[in-house]
Amino acid sequence: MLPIADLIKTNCISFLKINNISDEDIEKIKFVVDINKDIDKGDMYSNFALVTSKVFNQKPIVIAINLVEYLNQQLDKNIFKKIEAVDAYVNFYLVNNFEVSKNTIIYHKDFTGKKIAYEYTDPNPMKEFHIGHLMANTIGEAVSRLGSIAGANIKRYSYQGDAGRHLAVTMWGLRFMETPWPDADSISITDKVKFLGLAYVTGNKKLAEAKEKGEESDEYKKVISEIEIMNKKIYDRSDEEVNLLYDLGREWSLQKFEELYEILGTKFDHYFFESITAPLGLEIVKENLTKSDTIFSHGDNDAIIFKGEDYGLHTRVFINAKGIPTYEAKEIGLAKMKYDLWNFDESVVITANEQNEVFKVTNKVITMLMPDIGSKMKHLSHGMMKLVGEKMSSRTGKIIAGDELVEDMMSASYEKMKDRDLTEEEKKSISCDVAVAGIKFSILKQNFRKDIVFDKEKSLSLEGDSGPYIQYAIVRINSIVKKTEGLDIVSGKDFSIEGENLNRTLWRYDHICYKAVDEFAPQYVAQYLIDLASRFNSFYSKNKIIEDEKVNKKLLDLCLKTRDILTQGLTVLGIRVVEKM
RNA sequence: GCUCUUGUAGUUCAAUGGAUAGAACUGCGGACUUCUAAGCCGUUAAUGUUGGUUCGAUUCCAACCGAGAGCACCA
Repeated sequence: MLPIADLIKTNCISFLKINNISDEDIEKIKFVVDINKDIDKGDMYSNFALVTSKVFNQKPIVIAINLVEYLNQQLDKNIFKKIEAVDAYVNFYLVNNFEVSKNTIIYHKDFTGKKIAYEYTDPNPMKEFHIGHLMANTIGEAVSRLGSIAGANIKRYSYQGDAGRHLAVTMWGLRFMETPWPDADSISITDKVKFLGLAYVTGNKKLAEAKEKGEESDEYKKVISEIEIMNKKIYDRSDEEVNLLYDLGREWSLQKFEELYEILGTKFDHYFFESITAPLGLEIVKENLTKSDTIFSHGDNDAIIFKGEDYGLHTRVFINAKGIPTYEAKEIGLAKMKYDLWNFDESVVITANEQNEVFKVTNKVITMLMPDIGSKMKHLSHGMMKLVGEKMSSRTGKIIAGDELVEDMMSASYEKMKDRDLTEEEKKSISCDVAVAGIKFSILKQNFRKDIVFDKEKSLSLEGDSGPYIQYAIVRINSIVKKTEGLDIVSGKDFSIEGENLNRTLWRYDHICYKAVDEFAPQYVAQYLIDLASRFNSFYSKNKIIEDEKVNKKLLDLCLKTRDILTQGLTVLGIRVVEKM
């Protein structure tokens, strides 16, 4: 709770006490002190009177009027300009001489001083980095930055699946490719990675075709067997030719990911790989198996399973019939490795919600095997990225590649800037940052727990509630500031209504950030920034900061404060600010 | 079939146990000899259905209808 809301709450509770309300009743009362959505009704409001109507046995409006009288005596007039009772609500108007701090830190008890590890993005080498990964990366970056402004000591990790059956499918799929293995120097990394993605899709297609003939058909059995053999070859590195192609393909993919992280503005502290977590996970599971009170058991085909049903969860395979550890066993290894690397106080893993059930199982198992690690694991899941109603699937190739989307957005942005007086280099760099802002903001402006329907055409328009809209407000301020250089500064007249509202909106930033931190909800910050930028644009259209070659100091200060908050806000969301556009 | 998530303007999203359910896009209509029009101003339009709890439900609960995800050797 932030100072002002806290101050109001404390005084409301004093009001209850002097009215002889019992401590038990006070305990039960849950009233709200929050920002007023409608700025015309004040800066903050409380529903105190509505909630306490019963214990006072009075009409809410009577309580509200009494409370206002009391608060007017108690609260500092230098902070509270006006307190009034309207329709049983109590509204607070603040003096609003708010000073912008350069780097807002919101101290939050769940974060301050804690070591928090964030794992997100998790693309798999030899498969395309698609907009689902973009979504996870965007959310993870914003959530980790929220942790950082809340006072936590944070690390960023990505876990990349360089072992497992998906790779076997890619490697097996190679034999059906019509184009040759693209290891010529003339071929770009992008095209090389695209080739691998296509091999994966081709492999899956062949697998699906075989499956259509029936799971008992000879063809399906043959295909499954071939893929399993390939999986084993990759796992134990027993085939030189496979090793060669695999190592090269893995390298290309990682290189491509690195390029994307640079564009997106993520810097990971460490990468974990399945090829390393797999043997460790296998070892931990096998060791537990030797114990008399082992939590694992033998399933069909001698697979090693965890019977989740005993705990209201799914039963899942940890080691498959061929003795290869699955995703589940690898998660155990990963948890141990993470903890050994950096003794975190909390480990947050961000994935799509299709993995919710698996994480319930693996977190349960980790807690049983390593209680002090398991109790610190938190799974944060986001909705799926859908393409206008359809599920995206990298298996079938029904995806939008991350880099292609960024490129398309860049062209759209570049097109808008083509007549500006900027160098070619500037245009390129700006259009890239604007493109990323557009993509990231469209993800962050909504509740990430729900699915996001992605409409590429609409996203390319770069208009309305968007990242570029906010960047544009900053650019306009930069432009004004530049024009003020060398001009006389005069103390101007009072704010117009637009200026007043803009000024009153600035103060809300800290409060919004606190809520965003508290609820892992970057969308609060995103929505706020739209509100702030929109108020700035209204202000801008009705007020002249520079008039007759003279700069109105009051208005210029307001612009500078607005720019600071917009910049801080975008930074928290992991979106870059541009100087010009 | 079982489990979980979800249903708000034509579309994509907000919000909330309580003040007139907010935006954006689209449509229609404006302003501008103006510091960047990726902008500003106005306008039409929505809580799936039926019950329940409550002083008050779009929000909580139940059922139904619709959508999505998961449910043993993929991740």
